[in-house]
Amino acid sequence: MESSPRDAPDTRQTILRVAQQLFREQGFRAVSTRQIAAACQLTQPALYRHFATKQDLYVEVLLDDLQRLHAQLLAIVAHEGDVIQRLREVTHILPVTWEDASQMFHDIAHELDDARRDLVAAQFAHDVVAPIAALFALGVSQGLLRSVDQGGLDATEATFVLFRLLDEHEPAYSRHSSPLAHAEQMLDVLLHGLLQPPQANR
Amino acid sequence: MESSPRDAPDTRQTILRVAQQLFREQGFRAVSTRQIAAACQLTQPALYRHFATKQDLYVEVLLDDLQRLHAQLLAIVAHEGDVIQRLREVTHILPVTWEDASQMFHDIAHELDDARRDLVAAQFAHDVVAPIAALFALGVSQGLLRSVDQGGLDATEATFVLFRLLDEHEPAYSRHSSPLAHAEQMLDVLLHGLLQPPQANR
DNA sequence: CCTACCGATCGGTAGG
DNA sequence: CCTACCGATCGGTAGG
Repeated sequence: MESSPRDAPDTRQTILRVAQQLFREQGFRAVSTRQIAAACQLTQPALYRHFATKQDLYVEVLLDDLQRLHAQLLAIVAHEGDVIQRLREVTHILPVTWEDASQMFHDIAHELDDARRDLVAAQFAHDVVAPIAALFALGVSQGLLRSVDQGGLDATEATFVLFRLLDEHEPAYSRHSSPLAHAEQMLDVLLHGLLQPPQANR
Repeated sequence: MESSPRDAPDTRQTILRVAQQLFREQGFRAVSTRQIAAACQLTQPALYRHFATKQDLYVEVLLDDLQRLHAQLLAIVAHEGDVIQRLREVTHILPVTWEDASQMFHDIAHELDDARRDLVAAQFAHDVVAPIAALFALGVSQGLLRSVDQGGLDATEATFVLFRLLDEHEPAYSRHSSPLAHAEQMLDVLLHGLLQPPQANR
């Protein structure tokens, strides 16, 4: 029962997972390095054996999220069939990883220095924006969605609009039945709009 | 040219305006009381002659914004005529006061204690949400907008969706031509949706 | 409205 | 991986 050379290889993984949960719940600034260490049953300086700075730990947490999301999104995009149905699957996936996306965006923009922010933004564009935008572009090419000329949105712009719609902002202001029902409703609004259709025969 | 009894009645107003601008640009936490004081050419403890705590100063800043917005919104709602046109005017007004609404919502939710957050939330509901929701409700009653039964949104829900759409989140991710053009585009999406209309005869 | 200062907390380091 | 500790910054107070 001796400690093998690879006995504590996952101290780093433990820190990563614990920090992931804490940052997700409370945001970058509100979580102190001492808090992370305590939750890992470590002293605070021990963290710095595995991560050079708090920002670096946060970046690794974000990149890990992005990588997972990327894999899920690629699987959805690869499905054969209805573009609308696949967009619906996307709206089911996103809020699971980002229960408070607005907080995460805030932190990336305000708590990371330029270099790290650029790195995360580039990875975000590649891992998350690109696959979803590809779905919107496919919808346009199939004639399902309006093109820019027809009053629609650019595929990338549409992706960002979807993010904004799915963002629950702060629960203090609005109440939703279930996250999944909310996601469905937001996608419906994005697709159909609020205007009454020109004629009412259905 | 002697200092009258009412010579420095606006020290408080100066602090309020300066803090308003700084909080708007950088958020609650990033602006220190020393920074506010310096911008007012005061020492930091002097602030506490006018505001009991930093949170109280922030609350007064927010309430001042809400009061102004309320007056502008009431004027728009009182206009005779097209509901859609009035909604468009609303989208032009909101981003002027809230250049980074997501930051403000974040601060209200995470930097204020329960009592102050509830106070601001209640005032927000009364000053901003209610007038805009009234416009959406009017649109539904005029048959312009879908009712909830017809797949539309509740008026209050629609108001929050409009907020989310107007929110530019972080400029690091998307780029817009002009704020006003962006607001127009977001309202168009909210009204018409992205789906191709059933028949293409125009 | 100032000077001087407090207690707390933070990210990060030294040295072992 | 620990103990001990640093320098900085913060909101807020004492006392005049």
